[in-house]
Amino acid sequence: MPELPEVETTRRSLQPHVVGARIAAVTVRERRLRRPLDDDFERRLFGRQITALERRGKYLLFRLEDGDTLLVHLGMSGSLELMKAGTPLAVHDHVVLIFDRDLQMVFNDPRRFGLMRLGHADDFAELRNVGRDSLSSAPSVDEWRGLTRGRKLAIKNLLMDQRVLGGVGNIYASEMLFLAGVRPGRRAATLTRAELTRLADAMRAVLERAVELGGSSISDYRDANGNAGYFQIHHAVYDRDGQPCAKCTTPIKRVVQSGRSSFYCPKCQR
DNA sequence: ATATGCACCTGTGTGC
DNA sequence: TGCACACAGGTGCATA
Repeated sequence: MPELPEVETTRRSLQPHVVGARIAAVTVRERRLRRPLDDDFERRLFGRQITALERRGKYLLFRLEDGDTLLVHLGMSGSLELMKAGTPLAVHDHVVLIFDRDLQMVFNDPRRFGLMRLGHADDFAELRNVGRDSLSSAPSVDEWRGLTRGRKLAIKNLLMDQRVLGGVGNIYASEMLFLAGVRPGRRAATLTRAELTRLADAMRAVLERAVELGGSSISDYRDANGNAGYFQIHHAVYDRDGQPCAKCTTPIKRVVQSGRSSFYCPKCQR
């Protein structure tokens, strides 16, 4: 479910409550996530204080006082929610951290594609596959030339390749390509300098606006305090196939690309 | 090296 | 109502 704007919204809503908090209890109800939770997960977290909360692409990093890190990925359907300690748990609430301040943080994930993992500092195999952050260090036009040179894959697939760019997923890839006027199926190497310029601008505009609006709440995404995001109201193409393009009224098309839905305006995007 | 297809899960919506 | 099927914000591995 969550892409960069949703993960960043979760981070911002958690940060003031969890940084400085000490973990007073850990409850695990389901260890089978994307990979099984380590046997010593609870023991290693117990009693530790959170010193910072960072984000890289779609990953959250809870820094602990002694140099360890709790790495969290929300997968397709994961969420982190804060609530009063002792609040009864719901279905798919898999992991609960109770803090020293009448507060608990619950990891809920129906599909269990999410990840929770303890390790030292940034020493995670998962992070080695995450490239530059698409919000805080988006590529310049010249860098885009290098990233696309010789690449035969579709530009949308390149945008979603986390090794190239951390944070862009299926919704925001379609949205930024609409804003840039580029079809999702265009081979990356064929984009002109003008198109790459528009794409670089569109990436910043879409991601910044989405974060301002708290991400996209399509079915049930909420931030850590239970608040919905509002960027879905501004989706120009995502999940709007058949509806008129806001710019030219041509019906939006849906195509399947590498097994994922892509949405675009056949007239505005070339 | 590069690109694609599928598996991993549960829930929801649609059509018969 | 029941059932089958398609599809959903992601990633990793196997295969050409």
